Amino acid sequence: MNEAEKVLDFNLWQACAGSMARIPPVNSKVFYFPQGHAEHTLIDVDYGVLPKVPPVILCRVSSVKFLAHLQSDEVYAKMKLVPIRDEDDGDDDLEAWETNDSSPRFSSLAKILTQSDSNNGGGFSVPRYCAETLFPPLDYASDTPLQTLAMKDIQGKTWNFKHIFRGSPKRHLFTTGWSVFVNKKQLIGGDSVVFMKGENGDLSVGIRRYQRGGFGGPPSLSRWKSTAGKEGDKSSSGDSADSFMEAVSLAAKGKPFEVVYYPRSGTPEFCVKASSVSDAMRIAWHPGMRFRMAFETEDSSRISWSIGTIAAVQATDPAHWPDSPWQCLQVTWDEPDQLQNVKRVSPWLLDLVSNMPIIQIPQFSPPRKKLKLSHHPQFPLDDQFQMPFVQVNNNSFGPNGPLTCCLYDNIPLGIQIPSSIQGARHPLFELPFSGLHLTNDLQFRGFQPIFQRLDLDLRLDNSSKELEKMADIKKPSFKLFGQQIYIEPEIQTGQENSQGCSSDALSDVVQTDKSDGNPVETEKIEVNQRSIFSSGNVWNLNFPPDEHGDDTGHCQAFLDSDNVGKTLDLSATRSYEELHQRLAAMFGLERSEMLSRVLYQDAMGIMSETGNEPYSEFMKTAKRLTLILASSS
Amino acid sequence: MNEAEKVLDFNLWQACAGSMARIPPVNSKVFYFPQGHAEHTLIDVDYGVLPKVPPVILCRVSSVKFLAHLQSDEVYAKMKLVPIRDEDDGDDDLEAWETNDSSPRFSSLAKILTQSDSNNGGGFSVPRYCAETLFPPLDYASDTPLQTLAMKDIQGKTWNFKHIFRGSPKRHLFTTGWSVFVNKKQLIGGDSVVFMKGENGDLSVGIRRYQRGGFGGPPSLSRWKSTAGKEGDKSSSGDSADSFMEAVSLAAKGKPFEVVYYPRSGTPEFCVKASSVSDAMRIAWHPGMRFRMAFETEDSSRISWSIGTIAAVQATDPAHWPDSPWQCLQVTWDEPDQLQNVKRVSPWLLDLVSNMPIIQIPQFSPPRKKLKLSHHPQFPLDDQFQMPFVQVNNNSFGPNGPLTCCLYDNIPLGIQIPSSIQGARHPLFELPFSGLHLTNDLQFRGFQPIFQRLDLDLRLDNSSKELEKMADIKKPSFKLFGQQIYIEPEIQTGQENSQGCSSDALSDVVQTDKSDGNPVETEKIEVNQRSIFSSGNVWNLNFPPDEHGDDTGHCQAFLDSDNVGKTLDLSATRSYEELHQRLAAMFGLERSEMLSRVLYQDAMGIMSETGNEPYSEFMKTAKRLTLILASSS
DNA sequence: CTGTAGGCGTTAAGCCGACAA
DNA sequence: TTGTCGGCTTAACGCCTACAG
Repeated sequence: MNEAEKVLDFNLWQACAGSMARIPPVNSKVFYFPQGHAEHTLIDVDYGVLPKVPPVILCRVSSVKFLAHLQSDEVYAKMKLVPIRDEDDGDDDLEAWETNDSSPRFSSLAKILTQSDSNNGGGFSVPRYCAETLFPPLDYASDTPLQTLAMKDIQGKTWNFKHIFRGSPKRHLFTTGWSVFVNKKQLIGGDSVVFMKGENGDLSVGIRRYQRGGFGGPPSLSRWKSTAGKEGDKSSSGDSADSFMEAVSLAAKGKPFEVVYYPRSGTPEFCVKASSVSDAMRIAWHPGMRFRMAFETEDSSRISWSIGTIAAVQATDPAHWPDSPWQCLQVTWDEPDQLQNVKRVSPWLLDLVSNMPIIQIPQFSPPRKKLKLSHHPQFPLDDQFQMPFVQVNNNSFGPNGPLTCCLYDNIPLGIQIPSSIQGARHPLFELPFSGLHLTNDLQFRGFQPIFQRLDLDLRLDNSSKELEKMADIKKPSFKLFGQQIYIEPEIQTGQENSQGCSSDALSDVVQTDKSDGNPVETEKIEVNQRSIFSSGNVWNLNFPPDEHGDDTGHCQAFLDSDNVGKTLDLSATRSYEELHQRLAAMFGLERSEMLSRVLYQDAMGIMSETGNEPYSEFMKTAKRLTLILASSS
Repeated sequence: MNEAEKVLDFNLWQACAGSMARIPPVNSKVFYFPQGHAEHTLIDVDYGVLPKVPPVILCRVSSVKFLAHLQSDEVYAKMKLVPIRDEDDGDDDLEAWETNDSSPRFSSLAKILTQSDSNNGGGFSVPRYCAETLFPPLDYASDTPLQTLAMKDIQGKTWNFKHIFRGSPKRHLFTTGWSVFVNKKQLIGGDSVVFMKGENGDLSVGIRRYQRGGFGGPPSLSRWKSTAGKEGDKSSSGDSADSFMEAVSLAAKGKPFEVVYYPRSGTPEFCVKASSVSDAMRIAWHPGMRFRMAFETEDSSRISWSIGTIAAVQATDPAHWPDSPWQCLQVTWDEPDQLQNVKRVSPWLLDLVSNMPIIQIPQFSPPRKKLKLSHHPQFPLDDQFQMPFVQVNNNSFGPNGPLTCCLYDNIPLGIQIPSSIQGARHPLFELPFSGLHLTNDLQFRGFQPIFQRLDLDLRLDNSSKELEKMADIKKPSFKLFGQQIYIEPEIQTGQENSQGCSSDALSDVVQTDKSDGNPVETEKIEVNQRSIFSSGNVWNLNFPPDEHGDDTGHCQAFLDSDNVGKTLDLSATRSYEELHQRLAAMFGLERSEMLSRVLYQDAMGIMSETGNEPYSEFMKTAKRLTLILASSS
């Protein structure tokens, strides 16, 4: 795999990789996570020989190759990364990300192979839509419409399939040629084929191997390494271990290194767009937060979103990677069927759901006296944390209300959560996946202490086991601490939600703190916190007046019927024109659609229409944008 | 291939590797040749990044694993080598070599697959001998004798073959089970199967892939790496390149390193028993020398010997590996059909043939004034070399005489070859492949200047191209420099030849120096040397009286009807008993056979019988031993 | 003794519509 | 609309003998 690295047709590569795959463009900045790299390679890291290396390393991508495994056709990307210092930035080539994101998807269709497709008979049932949209038209006048389709696989090899339309009822079938393809590619039921029509009409065929472990499982490559031989699995992991060690060793020295990523491995990307990580780490992640996360549907045909709740924030492997944000969020999912075995995620994969209350973490302040934490003396914090205020929408137990409830969480903590929720230095909610300009005040060294603080807040949380048990309990209700809790998984998304955000009746607030019922175990100064957060439109109420903050201009942008916002730095834009341009890129819209209407709210929640005042004024005032699409206006 | 390195049944491994494969035993000393390693890996070495490394590195073998390629079953050995200094010797474990050499070969038989065996019909014609000696006896009373044979391949997988004896004429056949084996192993006509019966009677089956390039060609592994993919060749060579670079880099630093050797690759071993190399490098290799070399017959069934003549002595790749003895000998073969494309060999692969004259190279003497050699100023030699004396057996042109002629060679040289042929410090003929005690005075640093001197003598020889052309010319005669030369390829070997070695009529000596006929081109002080060496028994005549040398006790031992000698250090042996033991080991004989008769000659050629004088006296006197076998005495 | 050709029976590959989810 | 089933056709596989080198 060294020299013969012929860069492949990117479109087919992307079609095989799936729409979730986001390979960073050349010259972009990414954070490299050695821990994620190790997980991806499925090796047991020998920490005895692993050089000391930080858990995240800011890098610039110096080259990307889109490749496919010679034996299995499995797609992967090989990236060269150059560690850089914060100062050594130079603007991230955001355009590249944007175009990468919104690159014209060539028409491609995938089908999961059935037993009949892959086992015997040598035939393949072509989905009608596939035959009619991708393949050249058949002569339906004929008794048995017939054609031979030639398509190239990702290695460039051509395969011929006899395509016939017959039977009663009539259907599209591949006959001759199909079984040789299945045999040569060693396809089994559950694997997918991807047909793609290129710009010039040429057809391609790609394959996606069935992922046994599901999301989070091992790459199906293991199916491959062991062909004909017996115990080849380890051989590949040996090589991977070597390349991993090499990468980390070089990264530790600040030298350029190379990584390989199989987008269909099921393990999350370990080279993540730097701004996504930065943005995500500006958020004070906290148990109880509600979020949504994108994932690929089982048939890989589209992206779906799953709603979940943060159960705990804790470094995955504190022994080896203390303070690593990598998959630091333990989560539970509203729908336990999906993502069942995804217990932990990384913050930058999540979108916070807007209709929920705010939990504010107080501003970092210099230590006054040392906190007695025997095993974590490196965190000299003794702020007096108090219980956060807690809100519950009073109709959260109703069957179809617009609210979602979730619960929390006793935090055995030598700390009280403060009631002062004002004066947070950073915006409280910064949403990832935005194509934002990097704010240089929040690079790695910047957010590290923030994260450490969060870590301190939450790593002592012992309730996560309870929460995991909880996740196994079926809807619609379960008991926790003897109290029956109902979960309503549906979230109402709709125009009334976003459009009426300033005028809807405010959610009622119900104090459900249970500390009055259960005596607090004061010996450990333990705070038994259990909260039910409502999803009412409390956003406006608690919007922090941060005109005096150093990040004036940061703003949440919401798209019409969506309740997920993206963060926007208005000070990085100098005119309404530029703003429209950026918003169009962020939401993948035509710029002309921007012209329709952009509403905004100020810190008090008062809504205005854009364009009525100078941009400079608007920039300071606007705290929340809502894009009303032309079609819905 | 990293962890799952299950060490395999050595006997089957050896059976697959063939009898030529000589893997050094653990703890033995070898010379490692990076150049040979590179050739073996079939890569183009990037000399830009290759660290500076000597062409030969003395190492101790710290581990050996006998392995088989998981996909192809191709056998290979993985060796860990530790570079050592000359001083750091400690005796080579010669016993290990001996036992390795003379390890009891388990009964194994190979057959090259015919088209019928491998293509259609799914049957296999079992050679009768194979069926009768290896397989359990059939019930020949039955109408159709039948049995099912289970045998394990080198990976340990069991294969069943229905063995039937039928047809008219009756023959042994494999029917059921054979075609699945052929298909799974992807055998084609020309490949071989090896059947082996172990000590306990268990059967094994191994395979040897057909070697397209023949001797010196690429390993058939390439057939394997490219399955399912398209251009996998390079991928494997990429890996090889990496492992080669890693090995050389470590070796250059004197650190332990690892090499992989495929004995059936067709490329010569690049980890060679140290004493073989040392012994070979004590010989003043010179054009015109006659030798024999062992090679495997085309069907790999046995070892054959091919006779050849040294055409030139010249480093293979002076630019990158100056002074490397690796394949420094350009050779021509008496029988052009065999080993056609073997143009170069390494000295340690050759056995000098005894019945030929001696060309002596003068002793190295300190430089008196610098030689003007613009491109090789590092060789400060200006000895006045004179033309060597040249002998020709006068009946060398006859059709059936016991002599072989060969020719030489104009040496464009600013040097004359000296006539003084006495006083060479080292024995003139030391033959490799002997199981001798290592003489520590001739380690790498020792023989390096010797080789440089040879290199100087001969690297300026421009006639090699002529000689290569010559090799293409068919027998029985050809022209060179306008003179018709006849070649008689047959060498008579037989009892009369060896037994009568001391009493045969001495060969006539004919001076064929042509310098009198052709004016020497004095501007370049070019010596136009053409010599025809006879193969008469001149050995005795020219035997060097080296009692005054520092290597008293070195002796040539000849086996009865063989005209190839092995070198023996009599001083390493303390009694006739020990001598017999060593001789038995050297020639692979029973010790009882030694008792029959061992004759010896002293420096004057006078022959005596052993045992008539004290061993200490014999040790000093004997210069040539002849073993008369019991059967022929 | 053994390689190849060709006969012939058996197996399984591969194409088909019927049927039903 | 499309997955699976069973029937049917046909090509490949595989066992065999005859013959010849």
